[in-house]
Amino acid sequence: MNKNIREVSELLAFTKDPKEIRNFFESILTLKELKDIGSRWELVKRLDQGEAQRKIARDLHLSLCKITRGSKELKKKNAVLKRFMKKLNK
Amino acid sequence: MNKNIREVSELLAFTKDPKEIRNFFESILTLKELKDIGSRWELVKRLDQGEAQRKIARDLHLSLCKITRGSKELKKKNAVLKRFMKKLNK
DNA sequence: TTTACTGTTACTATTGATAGAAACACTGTC
DNA sequence: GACAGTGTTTCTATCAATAGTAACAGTAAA
Repeated sequence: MNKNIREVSELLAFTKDPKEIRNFFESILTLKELKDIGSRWELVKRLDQGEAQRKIARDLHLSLCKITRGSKELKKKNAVLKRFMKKLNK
Repeated sequence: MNKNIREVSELLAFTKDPKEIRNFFESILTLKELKDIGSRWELVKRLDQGEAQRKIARDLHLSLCKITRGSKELKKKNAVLKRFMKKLNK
């Protein structure tokens, strides 16, 4: 249900404490999801820095198919991921 | 990597626009994950309202094993999920 | 006690996700 | 041309997640 994702997004937008958000993720996500999402975030950061896909694959134990997905997201103009990484570097 | 989840949590804590957060989720999560997380959120809400597990299972097409997981999370004292649902009802 | 609801746990067959490899196209360098 | 490095796509065997079912324990009411 898309409505639920919207609801969660709103709740998170109201939450200013990072720890509270992390706790929420650890409650609502499975261990595998936490791991997957973590490595996917690492993936887009490395792609953004221009690291070679095959090196990333080795480092993060990801297959190339997965990596292509991340690189496609990054190529979209005004992608929210780029904005987030910009925030990160400040 | 746990560091990445912390990083994402911090970025989300700085983000006040719910739409921006939803866009982020739709970029970083797979369709399956979006669906799963949505129905899991729906699950904990229904559990919190005292709905019978078997009814939820039928409605959301979840197996009972999954539901027990959600109910365990809810039983934890000071669970962040309860706080989030409290926010929701305001 | 019997019946009919609960929640929880365990089992299994099946489905879906994915790593790893291979192949292809492209680019630049020697 | 030959070679070495890119990214991308496809295929398949393997592994993990899960629905569905059944079984068990507890509770409450008839």
